Amino acid sequence: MTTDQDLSVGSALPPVYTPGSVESRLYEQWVERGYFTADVGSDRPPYVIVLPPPNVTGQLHMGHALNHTLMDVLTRWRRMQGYETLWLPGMDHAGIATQNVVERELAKEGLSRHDIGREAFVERVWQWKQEYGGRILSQMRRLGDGVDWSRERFTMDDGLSAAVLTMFKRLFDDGLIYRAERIINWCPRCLTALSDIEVEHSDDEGELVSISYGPITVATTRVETMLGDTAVAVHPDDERYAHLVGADIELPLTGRRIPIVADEHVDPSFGTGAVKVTPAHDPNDFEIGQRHNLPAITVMDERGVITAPGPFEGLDRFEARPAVTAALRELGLIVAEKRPYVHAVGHCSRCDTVVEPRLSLQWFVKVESLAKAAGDAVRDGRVAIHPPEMARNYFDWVDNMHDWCISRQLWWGHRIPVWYGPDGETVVVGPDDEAPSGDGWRQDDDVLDTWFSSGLWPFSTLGWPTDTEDLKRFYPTSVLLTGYDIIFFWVARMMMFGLYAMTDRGPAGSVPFHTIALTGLVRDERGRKMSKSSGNGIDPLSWIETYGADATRFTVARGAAPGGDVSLGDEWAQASRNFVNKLWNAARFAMLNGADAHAPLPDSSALATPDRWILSRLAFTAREVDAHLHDFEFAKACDVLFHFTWDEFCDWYVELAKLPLERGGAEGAATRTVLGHVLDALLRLWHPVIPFVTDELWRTLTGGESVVVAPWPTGLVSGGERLLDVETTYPDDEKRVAQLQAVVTEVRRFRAEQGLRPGQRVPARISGIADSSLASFEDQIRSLARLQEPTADFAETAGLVVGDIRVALDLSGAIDVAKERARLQKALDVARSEVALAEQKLGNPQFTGKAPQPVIEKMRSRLAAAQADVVRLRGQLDALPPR
RNA sequence: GGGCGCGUAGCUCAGUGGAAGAGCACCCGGCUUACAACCGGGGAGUCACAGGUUCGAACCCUGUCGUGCCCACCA
Repeated sequence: MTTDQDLSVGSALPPVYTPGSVESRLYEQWVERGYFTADVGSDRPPYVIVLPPPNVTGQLHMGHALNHTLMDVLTRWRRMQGYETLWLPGMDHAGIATQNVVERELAKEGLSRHDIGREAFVERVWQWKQEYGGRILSQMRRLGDGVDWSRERFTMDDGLSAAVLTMFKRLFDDGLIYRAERIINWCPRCLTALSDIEVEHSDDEGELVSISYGPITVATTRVETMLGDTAVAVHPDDERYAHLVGADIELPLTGRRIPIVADEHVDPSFGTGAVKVTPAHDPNDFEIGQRHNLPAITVMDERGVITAPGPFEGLDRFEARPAVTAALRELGLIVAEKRPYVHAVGHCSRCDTVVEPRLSLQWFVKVESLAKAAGDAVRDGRVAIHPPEMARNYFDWVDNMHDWCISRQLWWGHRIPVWYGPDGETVVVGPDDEAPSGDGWRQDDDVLDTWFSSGLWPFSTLGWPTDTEDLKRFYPTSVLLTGYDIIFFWVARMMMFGLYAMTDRGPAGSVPFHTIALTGLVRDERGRKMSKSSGNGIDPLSWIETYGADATRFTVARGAAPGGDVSLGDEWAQASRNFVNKLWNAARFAMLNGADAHAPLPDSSALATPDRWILSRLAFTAREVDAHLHDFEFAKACDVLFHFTWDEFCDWYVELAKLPLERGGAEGAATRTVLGHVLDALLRLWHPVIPFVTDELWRTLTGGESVVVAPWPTGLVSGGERLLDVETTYPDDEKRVAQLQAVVTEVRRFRAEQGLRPGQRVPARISGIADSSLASFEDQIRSLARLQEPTADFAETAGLVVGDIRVALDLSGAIDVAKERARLQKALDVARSEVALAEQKLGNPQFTGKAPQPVIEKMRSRLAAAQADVVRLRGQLDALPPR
């Protein structure tokens, strides 16, 4: 009954898989059927991942493709295992980035944001978001992201804005938010404060200039700041200058007199050992100024233009630098010629402008207690970091964190909820409070750092501060998966905020996630960091177009070791595409031959050796895949599946199946059933990585609803049939098949070397198959090695021996004796040196005395095998016709 | 300046104490009715270098060289 019906199932599949015709149809179906919508009322254990919200301005790049694929693998895997799975998507409003985009648009119309005013500008940004924002969301659909679209959030939507206000007020009331005049990192182009991590340091070439301040000489790379000097500092123990401490000297070009002070901060061994002190323009100097009660004189405005009265007023900082130097030189005060000096210079991470330290009034989060809690949660194991080595980076940062400057002089973002009254009152307005009104009241102009709202993401997206059902059920989240480059920006902030906001959940329940899984960066085929600026970026969308979403996903997942960087090139994607097609065709073969996934699997005693072998290998593979996914070893999970699929299932099992399928009967029926069951399980195992092709095939094979909601073959947590017997393996059958493989390979090798056409059937006599359970073993060898039954006039011209099995071949004509002799001789040499090595080892009392027993056993059998090889090869050589 | 990591086949990387591996690329032969996006066969490496520990080292230790990344308020 293999039957037209069965044939029609397989013949519905074309010989080449075309992703384009499958992907969008399936994705829409998955969403419509609600597979990705989490049920807050189910009694399954929860498995939750919040998507690191991409910027609203963003487009899907390879880094997203990598992380999204891995998150999708995890959530699909867990869903199949029986977890109530929630993967929550959303976007970040991305303060500076988005504001810049809209400002550029305005600029095309010849306008600046100041021309249209704050309200109109913010309105513009919302419009922009409406029209162009979130392109990445449709791109995520293309990739196959199984996110819960019904729970999509945006950091600026009403709920999340209320969360921001609540958090701000709570921190403020607890004294953890304060406003102060401090030196902060200032971008003179973006015209806003930046937090420490928004500053990127690079080694830039500058000039170190030594200036004589009368009795004492100082050195600086930022000459123009001397206009704001209010002291010179030396080390208290520096004898060279002890007599000068307390003295007043004249500051050149200004006519001001400034003191010489002693301060521990100064390194006497650097330069002249004397430091000019500019409290308004340098963080160290600011602190020295605090300690010595020095005035802070601001000499530059927010654009980096000199404001100090005098000849330099109005000059840009970089024009002022040579100008001031020239003026000093004219006075003969440049004592040492300026010399090139490479030093670290801070740049704005957004626009690369050189950051200017600037004294200004800003809002800060007092991080000490928050950071300590964030560190402790990892230290005491409530939150695990994968890979563990990365934890060190995390500790280094949270343990040495400075207070976090959270105010930004932007318009796009959460406006700081603080109102100032006419008499200097300060009122913080929570989400449910009335804002003060009346004359003289006005709200703070600044907005909050984007990372303030993203720090709330794991709970604000679930409804916090309202204690919603979602929040109760899905917090803490299970895994946070993101690139290691974002630990400080985001991960540490979520830790601090989560632990603080959710304290009432107790120590274990307050963490934002149980596990942090860090991924690497995406690199090109030569290991260089993939980026727009180096022009080596690969657009994942173009891969999806060319090779399909599955191939794209497999390519990135296959490269993903925990925390390891991923190298990608087109050849990788091509290979993946080829693999997907291979799987497609293996399934097509099975279906064309009536593979049956429904019939009960026959009792193992009724199965043939190849059947038991493939079931054994499948069970092993499934266990490995499970274990690797547990460890976030995506590359290894892909690898074992890949090898099982191609090397074992396709190259051997499918080939071995052809014979019984052809013969039909009970033998054929059993094979069809095993084929169906193995393929079924294989498609399920592959589904998390390559969801589209597996669903298409699985539905055709089983007639089931969708593999998305099919049970995982192993490790189920609740419900569903256990598909795979992972406990039972068949070691004897594994040995037998290994033997068969060795024989077949040896015959093929011989044939290739002798230049026989692959199609040519060679008469062969096979002997030495001892095992009676392998009734068809001989036929299988003949089938796979393209041999035929011995003819009546069979005359052996070559004999191959593998283990106990001997294959005599009649090439009905001379074989290339010289070639064969050379080959045998070479093999004999190898075997002899093998024997020598093993004998030497075993003859060494040190070895036999100290090496563990299994190693010695292994060496013994190695020796025995090599000795047997020598005997056999000598026999074969002797049997060759004389020259 | 501090910290972390890496150097294994032409390329990208597994392997972390007991016979050097995979994918891609390469060479030879094939349209063997699932798949030429395929099949069969093959070559390929002083495991960066130098010492040390060990019966035994790609693996552990020390040093050197090369290379990548992160952190950093020495003017």
